[in-house]
Amino acid sequence: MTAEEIAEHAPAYRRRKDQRPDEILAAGLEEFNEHGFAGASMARIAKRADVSRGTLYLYFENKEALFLAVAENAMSAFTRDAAAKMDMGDHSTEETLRALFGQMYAMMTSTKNSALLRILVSEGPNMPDLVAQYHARILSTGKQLLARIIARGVERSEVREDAAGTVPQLLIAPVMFYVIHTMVFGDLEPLDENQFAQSHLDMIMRGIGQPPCQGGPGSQGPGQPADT
Amino acid sequence: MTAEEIAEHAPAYRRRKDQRPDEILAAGLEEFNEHGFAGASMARIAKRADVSRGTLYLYFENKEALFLAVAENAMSAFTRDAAAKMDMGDHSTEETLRALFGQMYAMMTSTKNSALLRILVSEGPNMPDLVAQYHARILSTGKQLLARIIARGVERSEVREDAAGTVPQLLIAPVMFYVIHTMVFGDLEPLDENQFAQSHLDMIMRGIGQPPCQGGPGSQGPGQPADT
DNA sequence: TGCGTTACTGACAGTAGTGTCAGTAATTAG
DNA sequence: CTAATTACTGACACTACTGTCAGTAACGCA
Repeated sequence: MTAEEIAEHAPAYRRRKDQRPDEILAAGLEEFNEHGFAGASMARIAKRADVSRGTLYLYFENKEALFLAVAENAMSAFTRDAAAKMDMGDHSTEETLRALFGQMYAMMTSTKNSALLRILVSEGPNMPDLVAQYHARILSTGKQLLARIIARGVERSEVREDAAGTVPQLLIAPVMFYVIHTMVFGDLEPLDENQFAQSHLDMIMRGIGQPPCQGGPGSQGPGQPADT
Repeated sequence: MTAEEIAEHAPAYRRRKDQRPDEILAAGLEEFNEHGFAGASMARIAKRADVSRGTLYLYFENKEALFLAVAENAMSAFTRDAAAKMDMGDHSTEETLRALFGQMYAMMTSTKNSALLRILVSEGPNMPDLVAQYHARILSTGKQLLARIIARGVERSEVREDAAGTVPQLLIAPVMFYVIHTMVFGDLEPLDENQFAQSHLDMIMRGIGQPPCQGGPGSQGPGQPADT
């Protein structure tokens, strides 16, 4: 069978109207993540999505519309995933935070979400409404969640009363640090995710928890960190 | 005196061979900060530096060379400033850290240094040698400094012994968070620098310091944070 | 199998921006 | 004041990319 005969039976392309948008969005996220908005090339996005340049314009009006759709898609994926997992049952504050931070590290480690963060840092100055969206839908939601956990911890006397004055962002700062560090310096100096997360939780719990000797009934401070 | 007569006596431009490079670098930093490498326009940089487009190419070979010079310049300014201030005299660990963090917040708040950070996040994937430079000259220096402070604190029993196992990056994570948050969300939700820094220090000292009741002689934990 | 619909392609025009260079004018020296 | 030097300018050629659209071929349906 010659190459031409094969070519005759294998169509040059498939019509896949409903898969295209998602594939293009995924390709766009990669491209925008690596090159930023201005540096991204529609030709490369098309190649990544395995379509021709023209096809992009069938599904998105222009480069900016595609970019905004990429960001919107990433944000809604984030909130969907997050909402699915945050049940915050009747566990101790430490367990709740451990679970929460575990989720955060896991989520932010996914390339999709770290790409979203990079895009925000890079394009923020030129896309104020995108920044506002992210702030409203992700940051302030997270901040409220943290505030609720702390308040509940105070009620249960698992958390020092004056911890309510702590800036809640301080609790998740290490997560952002970890993501950015990994994104930028991951090749040069990879951080051990588990060790970092464990240190993070220990520090937080010492920072907001009851002092180990005078306070709560059971035991509050995390004691010695897990060995190694 | 007509406009033409004025024009005749006021030259259209001045020859300022030795000021140009710095002015162009400053203009470039602004531009790259706002638009990233690809999005930056040599025309706008020229306008910002108050020269013609052609002049840029008298002092820098091309856009990439200018970009690298901008980054190099920002990095060496950073290390110069930092080196000048870090004396770490014979103060307590807490005082040393307070001074250190104070410097860090002050330095990173300057647009020049936050711009450097943004550039690194944005262009990192395409400029691995720049990333390596920053890592070697700034990050690992800072990390070593922190490690030394902690080690000294342990010697003086101002710091828990097992704190040596703490990932040192954890201590400065809030600084990076603060910078990025301010850069991206500063308009929407400004953070109070002093309050944030104070909370940061308190959390760190509780995290690595001796427990307040059983441990050190004088007093170690920062006690209650300053009111409000 | 043949026909109509439409998802898809790739060549094209238009544009924005880089890097060049011959010329101009500010400055210095004589 | 004149001449020589050179910092500086702005028009030009070139490139790379965006967005368009007429045509093509894959697929559903008879």
